[in-house]
Amino acid sequence: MAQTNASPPSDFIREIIDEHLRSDRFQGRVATRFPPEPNGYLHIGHAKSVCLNFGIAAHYGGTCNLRMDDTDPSGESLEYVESIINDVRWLGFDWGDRLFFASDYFERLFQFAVQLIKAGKAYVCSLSADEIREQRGTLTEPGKESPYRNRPIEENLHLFERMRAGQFEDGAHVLRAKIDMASPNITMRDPVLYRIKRAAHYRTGTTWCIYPMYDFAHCLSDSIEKITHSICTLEFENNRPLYDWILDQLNVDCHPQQIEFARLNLSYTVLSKRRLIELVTKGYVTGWDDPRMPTLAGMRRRGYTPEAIRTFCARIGVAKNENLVDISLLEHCVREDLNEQAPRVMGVLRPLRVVIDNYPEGQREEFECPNHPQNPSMGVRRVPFSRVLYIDREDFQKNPPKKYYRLAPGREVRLRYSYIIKCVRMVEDTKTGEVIEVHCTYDPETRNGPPSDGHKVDGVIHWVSADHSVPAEVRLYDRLFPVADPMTKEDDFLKYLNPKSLETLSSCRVERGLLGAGPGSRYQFERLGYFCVDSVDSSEKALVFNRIVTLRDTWAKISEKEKR
RNA sequence: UGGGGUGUCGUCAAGCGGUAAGACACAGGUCUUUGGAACCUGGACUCGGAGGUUCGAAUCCUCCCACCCCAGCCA
Repeated sequence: MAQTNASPPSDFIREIIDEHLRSDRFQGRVATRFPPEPNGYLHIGHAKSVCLNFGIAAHYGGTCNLRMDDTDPSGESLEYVESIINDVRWLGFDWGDRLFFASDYFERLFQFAVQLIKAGKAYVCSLSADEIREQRGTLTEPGKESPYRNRPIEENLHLFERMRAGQFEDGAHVLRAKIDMASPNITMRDPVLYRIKRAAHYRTGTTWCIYPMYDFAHCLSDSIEKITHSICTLEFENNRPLYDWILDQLNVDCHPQQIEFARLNLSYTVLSKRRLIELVTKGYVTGWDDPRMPTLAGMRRRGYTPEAIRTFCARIGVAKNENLVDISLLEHCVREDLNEQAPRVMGVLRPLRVVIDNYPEGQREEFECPNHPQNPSMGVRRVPFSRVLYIDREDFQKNPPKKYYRLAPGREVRLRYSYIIKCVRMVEDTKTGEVIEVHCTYDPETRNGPPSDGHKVDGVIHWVSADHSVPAEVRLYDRLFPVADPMTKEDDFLKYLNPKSLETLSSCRVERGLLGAGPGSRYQFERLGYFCVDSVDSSEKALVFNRIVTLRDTWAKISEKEKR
């Protein structure tokens, strides 16, 4: 079971469970379940629920089932089932042999429905969908009772069997619970329990043409699996009376407690399956696993670690408040984990040629560089140095602004793990004025320490040897939306898509040692951020890196402030 | 104007009648061959508002206000 180094979580749900344990409500058992509908990929919001459900099971020594809530064949598929299984496992959780499908319960659910009909608690209604809607009433007015409400039990039974047998058109009849059309809770106004739907189910094929609704299937699936705590999101609060009503009428031996918590909202992105599907199908992203997506598949490809996501889920807490969690917390958790795990390496994103004039042509030497300055056990690597190097364009300025202490004409800078160099000349493009090459001299004394006269050189920049580095493509990702809450913009959230959410740099140079880096492996490019070998597009011949997250950039803040 | 929920720092979130945890973000600083990391420091004179109970209230009571959810044969 996955471990998280965060402080032991406690929340109102665990308090409720503690109380149940004290009162022996469930004979000391704790059984939860994570019940996704396989009609889309899991996202970070689901991760919160996964961590909660599996976390609680682990905390109390109970169990957590993985259950596909596949009661509506339209939109569900095996691809989604497989992705969900893969994602939950990747997140670090284990459900043993307890992978279940609501669709496996179809026969039993049907029998429960028959039982309900026999008890006079459900009836076949032959109103159209429109008529049912019209008669449901409004928020302030009660609904009208269906003319079919008092059909004899035998007739209901017969009709329901015929519904199952496929003797009616889609929508001709539905099975409804007989509760209270005047209930102030609209959910209780004779809710539909079964509908006729001639759609092939990805698992049951055409065996069924009637399918149970969520309210009917969910509580009974929970009961069948002997779940004790059925944890769901706030929007199901109104459904709890129905959840309880169905289980009460059927007199089942296991009646779980439904508990609702607030779903996660994350700033600068969207976390609704419908919106994510839209981004995918309309081609705004390359797929469910596009590294910009808040899906687990996307985050995995981007390079986020499961540990970081689990820590994040622990830190955001669980409560009933509507929330919009700042994405910087997620990024913080990712940096925190990667800072410890990721080996350091040097890479130049936008190369600027640097010639060390006083370094002998054809000479080459190697520096031993620690893979992690704070963790010697991660070892060292040898990085070649020569007369011609590349540095990042950002690390040289013709007219340096205040407080800039990188390379500039006449200035000195430390090449990380190497010499101090001084800029003596620059070559500009005669037409554009762009600096295309910088000439420096190096001080051979400074290989392992300060200059002999002891003067300070503040700037440290990263570099690679021109002849001893390898090319790479690097993909820089920015938030998908420039506004904190694109959802408040409702229907036209697509208008707020950040057109610059992906920037591809194709002429980067990285240490040659990276050539053997396996897909998915993560590194810190010193001073830049954390990068991950793309698992889809990278190859031995053509390295492709995804920028997972930048390092905290104090200089960006300073220069931003200076500009103002 | 029915019902169900929720309101504590910019954002999350503890707090459960004894005098406002923590995290992220932010702002200062120390240190530093990553302007990284680490480490220090600062911040709610107050808990949606107003009354009330109490020696004492974010916690209990009353009223008010704001926001979210519900009128799919989706989940």
